[in-house]
Amino acid sequence: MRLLLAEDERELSNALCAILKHNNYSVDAVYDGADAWAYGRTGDYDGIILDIMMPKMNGIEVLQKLRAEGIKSPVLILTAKSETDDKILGLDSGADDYLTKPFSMGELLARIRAMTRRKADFAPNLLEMGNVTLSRETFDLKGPSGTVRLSSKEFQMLEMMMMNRKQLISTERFMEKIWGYDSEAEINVVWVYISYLRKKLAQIGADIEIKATRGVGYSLEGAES
Amino acid sequence: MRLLLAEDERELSNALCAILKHNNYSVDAVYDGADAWAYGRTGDYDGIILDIMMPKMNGIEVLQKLRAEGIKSPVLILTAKSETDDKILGLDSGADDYLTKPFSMGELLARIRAMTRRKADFAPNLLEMGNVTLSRETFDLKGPSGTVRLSSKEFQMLEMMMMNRKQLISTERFMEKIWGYDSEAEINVVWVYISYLRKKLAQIGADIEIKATRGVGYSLEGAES
DNA sequence: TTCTGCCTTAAAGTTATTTTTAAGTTAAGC
DNA sequence: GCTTAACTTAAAAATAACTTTAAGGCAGAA
Repeated sequence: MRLLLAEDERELSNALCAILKHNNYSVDAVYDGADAWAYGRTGDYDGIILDIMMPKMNGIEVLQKLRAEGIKSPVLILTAKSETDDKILGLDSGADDYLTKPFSMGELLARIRAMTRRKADFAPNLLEMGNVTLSRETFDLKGPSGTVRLSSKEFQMLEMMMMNRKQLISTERFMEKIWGYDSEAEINVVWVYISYLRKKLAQIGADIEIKATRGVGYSLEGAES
Repeated sequence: MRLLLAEDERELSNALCAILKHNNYSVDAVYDGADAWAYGRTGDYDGIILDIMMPKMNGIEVLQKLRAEGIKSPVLILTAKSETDDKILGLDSGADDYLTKPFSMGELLARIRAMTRRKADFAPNLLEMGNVTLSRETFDLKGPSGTVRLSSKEFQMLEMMMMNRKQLISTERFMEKIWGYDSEAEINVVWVYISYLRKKLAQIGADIEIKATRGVGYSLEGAES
């Protein structure tokens, strides 16, 4: 699940960022409105958290530009107590929810879950392919000869492949979607995880396999379905 | 995928150029605004990367002239930290994205991919001719008696021919488009790949073939369609 | 604290792709 | 018909891409 966090107070941003990552989100943090717009318009996010008061361009403006561009990512607006009128403006501009500072971390997480749920509802929470199933709730990967639990990163990689059956997904795209644009990680973490997943798929007796196409990417192949 | 890189710092330019080529782009490098304008106005590029501070003419000016001329190639602006106000100006002038120096190579590549994606969406992702199909998603070449997966270079060559049906494409044009202007490779790699493709086309039972016209080039011929 | 599991890097091994080499074959011009 | 340049193809050589194992770091759980 990819989130964009646009908040100019560094300290708050860092704290939020850390906690969100702990909760299995991939977070890109930006610190002004112009960056929020530039990142948000890629349409790559499952949720966008926008502070209203920001340098360069304020949150409402960013939101309006995003909606004008046709970006449908759900948006949660953060407002200070004194700017409560902006809430209304924000909701009118196409925000999905708002939160007044100061807020509790628990509340923010709950709102984010609620906001992204609608989208998630469309997706089944049990992915199937061939003779294996992958649960979005428990991260359990089940096959004819057993069940293993995937780690967060393993899950995200396999989920991406199961949702894009037989399509090639490049190493770079995995990095973008799971690790985030500006990750420091070396490209070969992806290779390592592919290796882990293959081992686990073999372990549970899966009839599908991860195929590499050199210089292009990976895809799930095998059983028809 | 053809890119124009306009950046006056030689060292940075060379580094970027090398990495971009590494990622399967054909890159033309120019080192001042006047050249950027001269090359860019041909409209031949799938993406243009413009530094703002350049001799002769600055990036914003180049961008404005290109847009005024009706050139629609997506443009990514590079700015130094101190010129952040130019971001806004750039976006207003019709840039599709911007990036602040210093930036990570991964981020640049991601932005370029996002920027050129929209254009790619217009292209069908299944090319057909005669009794064969070529998938842009999986690089699979399918015919009546089987399916084979093409390598990156094989794919690019066949894609070019399928998009320019029955037109002759010269060896030099293949080299330019796929290997890039200043490739070190000998001209006969093209011949070798033509040979590979013929073998694969035969293998899947294709009713189309690659025909050579001496001194001129190659073209796909066979079934009407 | 110690233990455990996850994430990441490093490094050595393996394999496919890319490029070059080289030994034919074919067509065009004389 | 002879010559030459253009192409074809097979196979060797070079390179880059991927695979896997191992090991260190770090955070949360016990």
